[in-house]
Amino acid sequence: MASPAVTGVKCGECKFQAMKCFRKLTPSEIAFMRSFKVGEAQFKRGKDILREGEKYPEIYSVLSGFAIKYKTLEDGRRQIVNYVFPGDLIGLQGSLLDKMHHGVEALSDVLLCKLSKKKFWDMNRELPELGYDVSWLAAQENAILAEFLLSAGQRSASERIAYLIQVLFERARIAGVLKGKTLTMPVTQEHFADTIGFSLVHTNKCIARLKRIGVFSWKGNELVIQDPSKLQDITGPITAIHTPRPFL
Amino acid sequence: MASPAVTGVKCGECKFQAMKCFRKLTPSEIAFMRSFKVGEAQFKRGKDILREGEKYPEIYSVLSGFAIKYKTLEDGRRQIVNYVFPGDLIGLQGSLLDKMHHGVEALSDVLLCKLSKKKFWDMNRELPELGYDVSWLAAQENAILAEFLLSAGQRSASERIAYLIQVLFERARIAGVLKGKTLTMPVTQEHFADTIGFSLVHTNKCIARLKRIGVFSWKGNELVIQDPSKLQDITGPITAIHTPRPFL
DNA sequence: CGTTACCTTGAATCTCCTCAATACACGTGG
DNA sequence: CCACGTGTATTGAGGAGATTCAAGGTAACG
Repeated sequence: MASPAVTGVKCGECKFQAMKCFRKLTPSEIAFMRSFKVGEAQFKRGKDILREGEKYPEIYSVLSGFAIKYKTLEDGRRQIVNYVFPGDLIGLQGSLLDKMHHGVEALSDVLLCKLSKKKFWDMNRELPELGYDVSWLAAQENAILAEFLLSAGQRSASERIAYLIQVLFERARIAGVLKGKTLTMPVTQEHFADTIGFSLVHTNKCIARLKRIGVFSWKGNELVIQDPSKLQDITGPITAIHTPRPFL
Repeated sequence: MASPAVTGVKCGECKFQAMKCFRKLTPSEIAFMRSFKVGEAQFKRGKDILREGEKYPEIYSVLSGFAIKYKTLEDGRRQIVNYVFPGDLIGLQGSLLDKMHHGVEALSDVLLCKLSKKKFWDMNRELPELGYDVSWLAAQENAILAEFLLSAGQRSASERIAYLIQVLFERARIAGVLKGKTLTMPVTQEHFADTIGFSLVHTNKCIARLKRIGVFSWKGNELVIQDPSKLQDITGPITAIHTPRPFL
């Protein structure tokens, strides 16, 4: 499933460092990041990158591709708890707590940067700023999870769909994977259903209605927001996504 | 609303340090904590301790009392995103991100320990272990939020109630506020409704059914689990709550 | 050209919501 | 002491919204 280094790019040269959505690192931080990286890995679409309940010897940074974080009940019901975009860190929870409490599944083919868990422990001591960044990332994820929970608990099906569309576009924009007004992302309506907490059939009917009234279009893997103001009328603004963010 | 110091207890002598659910602090960490504390504050039941969208000059640790973290939509719909027990830290998000993304409301009268936000910034540098603890706390909250989200997205009303009961008891047990099998906590059925994401009326009917079949009892502020195994049959085990936890 | 994955639609059923009315405990002021 | 308001719990009825089951359609792929 995993394979050896693929890009071999060193951390100071990593394309993410050039992107304005990340905070700039100091030379010593870049040096640390370079020793932090222990290799690369890739996963095919549909494969589990991390499994619920397991421990891993590394933390991973997503170089390219999309993934979902999910939790399941014994009987198979699945809840998607977040989406993973290029530049995101995964597996942090497994380093801080006892194990992973959610799984991570590749939505597309995914290329990962492997980061040493051992080095991770030294980080707070050697570079407190990076240690702070870890807390920042966790707090950011917190804000999104709470907003997802607000959505799941209080909004109707159409509102949840409108909200999800907004989040995906905003995250994609920040990650630099939004081409003009088009988001190309291999999500299915089943993913939507598992995110908003409704059945596939009902999700389909609500999506159809939103498409019909011209809020957004969705053909194949291509999503386009047709009427941003109509979308905001349904959902209200989203506020949980922040930038600039730490590099990691 | 807030008032001057009430207990005046110094941090090395704080009762929480003696509790087994917290990790032990080193002498230098206790010294830091002592300089970290800048006073106390108390809030009456029903008052907002922290307001959604605002910034605060301090972080707070709960010495006694209960509270809820919540988010609201423009039209007033409210989602409780977590419960706050004695020993918990609140306002961390406001220090790490731009502002508070949820409100915190006192469920009972609450006594707080005020911690300097300025000192907080130095923490990673001076005592990396405490910096790590902050990340741990954020990761722990993440795990709970994700489990709440799983519940809200996938479980039926009765399952969500059973889950919530389990979480409240487990949190109370760890916080040391569970007296025998009885949890004394000023929650209403409306709080339950706002947590699980169903209407008050429907929540009431499902609670009534669970009480009738002998799963738990609820009179006034006193909750008792009558049949733990029946409860687990409905929900499955919960896994997101960890101990020992960092002191903070 | 058949298989697979995903999207779409209709019908019957059930869960959950809203509205509305009642009941009870509590504290407050007359 | 009682009358009253307030906050919380309870119950019934009718309707909206969501679920399940089932069938069919389309596009991509070997």
